[in-house]
Amino acid sequence: MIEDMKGEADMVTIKDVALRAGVNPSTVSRTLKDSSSISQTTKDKVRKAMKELGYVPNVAAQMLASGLTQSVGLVLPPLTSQERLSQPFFMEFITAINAAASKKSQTVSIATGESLEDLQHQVHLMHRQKRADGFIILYSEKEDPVKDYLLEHHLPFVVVGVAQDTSGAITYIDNDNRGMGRQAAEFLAEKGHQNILFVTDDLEGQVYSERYEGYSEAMAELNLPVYPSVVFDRHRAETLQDFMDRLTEKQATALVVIDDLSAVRIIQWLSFYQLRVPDDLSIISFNNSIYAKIIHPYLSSFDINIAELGRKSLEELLGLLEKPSKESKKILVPFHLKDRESVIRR
Amino acid sequence: MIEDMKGEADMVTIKDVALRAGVNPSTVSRTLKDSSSISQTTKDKVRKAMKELGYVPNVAAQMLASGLTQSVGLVLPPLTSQERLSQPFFMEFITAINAAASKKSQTVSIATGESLEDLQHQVHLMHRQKRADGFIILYSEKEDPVKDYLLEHHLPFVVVGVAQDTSGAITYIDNDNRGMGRQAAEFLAEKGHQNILFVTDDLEGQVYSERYEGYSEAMAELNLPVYPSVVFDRHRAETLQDFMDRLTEKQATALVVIDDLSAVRIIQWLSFYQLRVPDDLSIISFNNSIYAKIIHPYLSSFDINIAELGRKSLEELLGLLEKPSKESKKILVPFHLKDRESVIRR
DNA sequence: CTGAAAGCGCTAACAC
DNA sequence: GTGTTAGCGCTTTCAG
Repeated sequence: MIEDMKGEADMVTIKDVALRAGVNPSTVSRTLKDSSSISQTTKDKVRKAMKELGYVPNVAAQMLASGLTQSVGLVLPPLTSQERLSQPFFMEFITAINAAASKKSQTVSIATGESLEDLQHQVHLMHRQKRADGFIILYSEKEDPVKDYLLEHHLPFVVVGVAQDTSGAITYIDNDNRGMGRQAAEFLAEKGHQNILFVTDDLEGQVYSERYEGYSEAMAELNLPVYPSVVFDRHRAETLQDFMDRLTEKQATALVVIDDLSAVRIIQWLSFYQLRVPDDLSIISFNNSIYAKIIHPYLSSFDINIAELGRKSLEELLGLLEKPSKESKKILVPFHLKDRESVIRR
Repeated sequence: MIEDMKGEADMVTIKDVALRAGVNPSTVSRTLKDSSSISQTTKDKVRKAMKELGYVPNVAAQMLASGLTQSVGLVLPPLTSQERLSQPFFMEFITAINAAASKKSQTVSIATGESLEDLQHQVHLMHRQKRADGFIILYSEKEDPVKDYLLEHHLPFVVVGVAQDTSGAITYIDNDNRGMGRQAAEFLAEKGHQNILFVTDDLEGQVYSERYEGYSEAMAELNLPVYPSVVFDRHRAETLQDFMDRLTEKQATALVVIDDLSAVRIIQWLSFYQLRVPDDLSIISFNNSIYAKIIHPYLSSFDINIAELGRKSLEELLGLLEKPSKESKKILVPFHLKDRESVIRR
């Protein structure tokens, strides 16, 4: 598999290759970059020598000489709670981006911290120490020192999340949350549901807003009643009772729930009241995470295509690295509904 | 917060600092390493200049000159399933090790792959490209090309997981699985349980073996019946039925379950048979992950102290980096039982 | 199309 | 204690 040739041929340099191929080091360097100004014959010769010697470029030297690190910084959101960290999203994204990066011979360095200030500091260091050429921010907040810092220093970056600030010439990669909201409503309507409630744990989230908007639009178009969102937040006891009240008041037969984890908790909660999903109440949720497959009924949930999200963000960032753009850009990654057991025809 | 002084003082080098402090670049370099052969006064002078200029060392240059990368490679296990990736353990470990590393001004590079061969290749690259001085392997398998590669090339590394190969002068950092198994049994016994079953989803796992051993030992010492493990694997339908049979046959009142996720699934399964936890059956499980707090009853579960696991592995690796050791070493990280609602007195 | 040569920013002997 | 001086391995003008 890995060429190791005879024993410890450690630290083969460009010079060794040059010597063996009978060319100048600079020619080897150019071959490495597949420069168009090197003849095919020479390239072949050089590549052969590289292979024979098991040559691997020393990135430190490349960085120093070129000023490029060939690596991207991945900024995770502030890790407030264990719960946030436990969201499968992040690991999936990390592995996706890692895979994409290694295909482009880039590496990924991860910045984590407990606060936005922490993160800003990390990013500052990564930049100044030359550990990353550009950044991918894995969250989107209105007031974000990290974003400000990057903007101010003209460092290329993309944001994975809802576009907050379309003025700033920022590239956003996001799911089509509005589209999912629409489809959730349409899907349930098609199954004969009419009184459909939208449930979230937090009214502030941008992701929530977009999904709710999509739901409202679709409901209106279908001539079905559009209700305000109902909040289900296990940390606020009053919302739990209120949730039940709204359910009966509206005679809801289906719920659109902001994410799988909330859906699981809601199913639990409903069971205290002898309400069964999907028999008494259908539920559709978002993310198609492991939580969707943990509890019975398995959840019908929107797959948000994390791998594609990762691929696209890297692609966009690399694009920016090549030629910085002054334009704002918003990219939507397609989703698809994974229908399982939590929705039934009414 | 971050010193930026006047505008874009970008790329301040050691020379600029030297100039400003009126010393030689090498003196600056030594101050950076806090070398003992520089007088305190000069250090102060130099540090002042660094601060004023907002100097940040260029790691690429440091690497090239010193041959050290100041960064560690973190090797995740092959990502076979979404489920494996979704284990909160990995994210928690990543953040823990990141925090620990940044305190020691080290960075963490992550290697992921779909197979052990993939990973070996990644590790090879990381090494040859000089992206990591040493490695932390986040899994432990008997036949592991990654381990072999590292061993063969005399690269420092530590393994987080069960010691498989005590011959190889490898450092292992692990939880005290046997201790947890013991305590699980003792805890349940103390609560008046006698017929206690150990449940796992996989008889092959080393972690399982150790925990089961601990359980058996303790049970024997307590003069309680030691039963063979019972398998509950949702992918193998026959185990599910068998599981129920064993439960009634042994008249079990308590279960020790290999991890939180399995426990959640088991609770679900039991509810089909109108069996309630903890009223009909107490359950104690391992990992204290988010899954322990997702379902009612909240699970009594062993906290395996991931942060400490991360800290210790980094510490050990850095130790090896300073002076390679030819001795095998096994480090146990303490645990503690987080008692919640899934166990009651009988 | 290829070679020569000057660094990139820092470290590490070796002097003094 | 501090300065001098070679590089580390690679990129990149500039010649030819």
